[in-house]
Amino acid sequence: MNKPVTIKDIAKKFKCSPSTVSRALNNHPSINEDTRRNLQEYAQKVGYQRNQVSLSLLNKKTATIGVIVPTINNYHESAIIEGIEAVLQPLGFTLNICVTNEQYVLESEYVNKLLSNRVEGIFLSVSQETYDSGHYEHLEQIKKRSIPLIFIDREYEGFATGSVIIDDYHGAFSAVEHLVKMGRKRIAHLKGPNGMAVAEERLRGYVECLKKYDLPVDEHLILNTNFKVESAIEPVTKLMSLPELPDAVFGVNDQVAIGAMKVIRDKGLSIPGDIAVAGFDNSPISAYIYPSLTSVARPGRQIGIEAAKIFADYLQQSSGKEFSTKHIVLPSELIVRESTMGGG
Amino acid sequence: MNKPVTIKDIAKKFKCSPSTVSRALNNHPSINEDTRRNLQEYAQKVGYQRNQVSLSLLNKKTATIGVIVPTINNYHESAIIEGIEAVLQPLGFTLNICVTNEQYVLESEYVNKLLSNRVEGIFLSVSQETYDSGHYEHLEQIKKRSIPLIFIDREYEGFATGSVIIDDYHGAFSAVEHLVKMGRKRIAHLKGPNGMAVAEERLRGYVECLKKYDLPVDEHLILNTNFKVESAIEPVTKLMSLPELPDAVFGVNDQVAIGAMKVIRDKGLSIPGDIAVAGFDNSPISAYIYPSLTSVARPGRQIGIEAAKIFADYLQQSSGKEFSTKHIVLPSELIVRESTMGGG
DNA sequence: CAAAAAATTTCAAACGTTTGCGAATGCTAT
DNA sequence: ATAGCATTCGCAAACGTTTGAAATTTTTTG
Repeated sequence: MNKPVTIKDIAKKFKCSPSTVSRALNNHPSINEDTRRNLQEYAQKVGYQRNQVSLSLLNKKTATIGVIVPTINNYHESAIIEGIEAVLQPLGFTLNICVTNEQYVLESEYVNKLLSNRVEGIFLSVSQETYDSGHYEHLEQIKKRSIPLIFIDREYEGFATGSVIIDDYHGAFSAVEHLVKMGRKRIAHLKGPNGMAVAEERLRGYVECLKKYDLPVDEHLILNTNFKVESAIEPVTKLMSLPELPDAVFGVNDQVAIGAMKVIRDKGLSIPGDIAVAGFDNSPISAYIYPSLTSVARPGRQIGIEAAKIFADYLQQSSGKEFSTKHIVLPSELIVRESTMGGG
Repeated sequence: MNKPVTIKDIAKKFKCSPSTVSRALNNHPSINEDTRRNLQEYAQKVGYQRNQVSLSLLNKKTATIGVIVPTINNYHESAIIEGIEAVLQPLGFTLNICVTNEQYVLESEYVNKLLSNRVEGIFLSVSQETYDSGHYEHLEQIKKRSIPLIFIDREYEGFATGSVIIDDYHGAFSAVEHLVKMGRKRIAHLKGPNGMAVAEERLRGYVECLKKYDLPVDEHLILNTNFKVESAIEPVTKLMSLPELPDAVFGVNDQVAIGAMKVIRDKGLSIPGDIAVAGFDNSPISAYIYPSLTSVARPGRQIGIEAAKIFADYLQQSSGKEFSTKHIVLPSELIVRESTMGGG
């Protein structure tokens, strides 16, 4: 690694002080026009790049924000990150992205590392294990330092800070209601992991909708998955061997819905003829697979944008105020496609 | 933002010097057992967190590496990032992820920012616009500073540095060869953007395979896409209106293959009965859609791992050596599924 | 008890940059 | 000639931490 050229190096070369060089490069008015031009030209020539690290130390500002997510391996998460980038990149911020893989220890370690790196804000989508463990000391650390913390997608409700989530409850409700209105009476649900807010909310939407239409809530029709396509295979296979088959399946996301579709087809049943299927996420391919998948649209990019805006607004006022505890709930919209069309 | 407690603060409290505090917290042997314990307990109590920024300045090491990718919005890219994380996170490195959205200006800006932030290495997947423009000054900057640069997935061939890519040529070749052996004679190709190495290599594999089997290379059967599922719709629609239909379609990735499948189905044609379809990426859902999609597996995570290993090895030796120019080409493997099975 | 040895602590410099304040220089007006 | 002013530049401190060497204190030894 070649030593980067510093302001001191330039100063030595020109037999002037570092202050002069610094001022010249920053177009400070009290610098002679000639010396300014000379210094700037030389700096350009030798490829001088200001050392942001030293500046960060001096100004106590790093222009860096941390983003902690359970995974980036699917459309929704990466859309969120893109949204954050879209807002914060023009403001000069750099994103420090950490993937917890749903592990509490990693989440905790990352929080420490980010605080140690003096990030100016943290966007966090709480990991599965953290929900399970109920440990939130790492979040207290963030609060203690009063660094802006914004929950994205998955929040910890006992914590007063900003958050941007979507309306999982109504999204799920509308999907199930649609199935009911299409004449479905035995609607199964492939739910997400226990304790996770998004999963629980969707389950609640499912249950409440069934109740509203006086349909029984059958425990045998509610099965666990972990959001991944593979995790749907075994539970749906079990579902398909019940004495009385369901006539619809509502998946906690598109992945498990697609997994369900495969099992159903392999059983020789038709979609939506025998069994209707609906998902959640409206991932790009959902419109293109066969049959195209009815799904609840989840504006990932918008989540990222709104979250970043909360942060940007906070910076703007910068009057030493407390950080916002604004909760934004974005609407989710049902997109009806072939997989649920036509009578049951 | 609360001022973080510093070593000086602690020193003042204990009426000792900062050096003592520093040594105590780092378990330096020449510190009295009692004072060490006291200081550590106090530091713990007040939530002291060492300021990495100042350390970075002092040691000229940031333990940060930059990752510049055109997009993170699909399975392959995010798999690469996960691979890099998997290797570098345990080594204490932080990832600085930048999304160029295929734009040259952003790529260039990001390089500058990363250099300014004194990252210790840069992983780069060259953007589309950069290929088009042929501008590589920003890469020269990296070289000048002799910061390890590793191309992932998309390389700039005129540049002597490490790279990890997959064998796009043979991957495409094997997919087309498979189609030929299944009796297909008019095989269309949905290619990627011009000038992009991965796209060109796959096109080359397609062309060379046709030549090997004495099949004509028909310009009308080679159509442009931009990797996205939507971008396949119009070209394939055009394809379906040719006087003589193709009997197979090979997509530059799974997305466009899935787009093609939709158009073909909408035309009332069967897959693979009338037209076989193959893709590239082996994305997770390819096994679960209907019909399941034949695809060339592309080990994204492995790319990330190998790239990170090149970097880690370089650190290891650290003998001021030149950075590796090792080129790793990972094999790609054809996964045959329903969409190409059975005679044409 | 004095001197030597060991243990513990402090000093000072360094990393690269910015910035308020004072100093030096040149110029103008009296 | 000289006071006054404007222009241009340098000094020194600061950000938080580490570390070799020096200084101090404590312990050991003869």
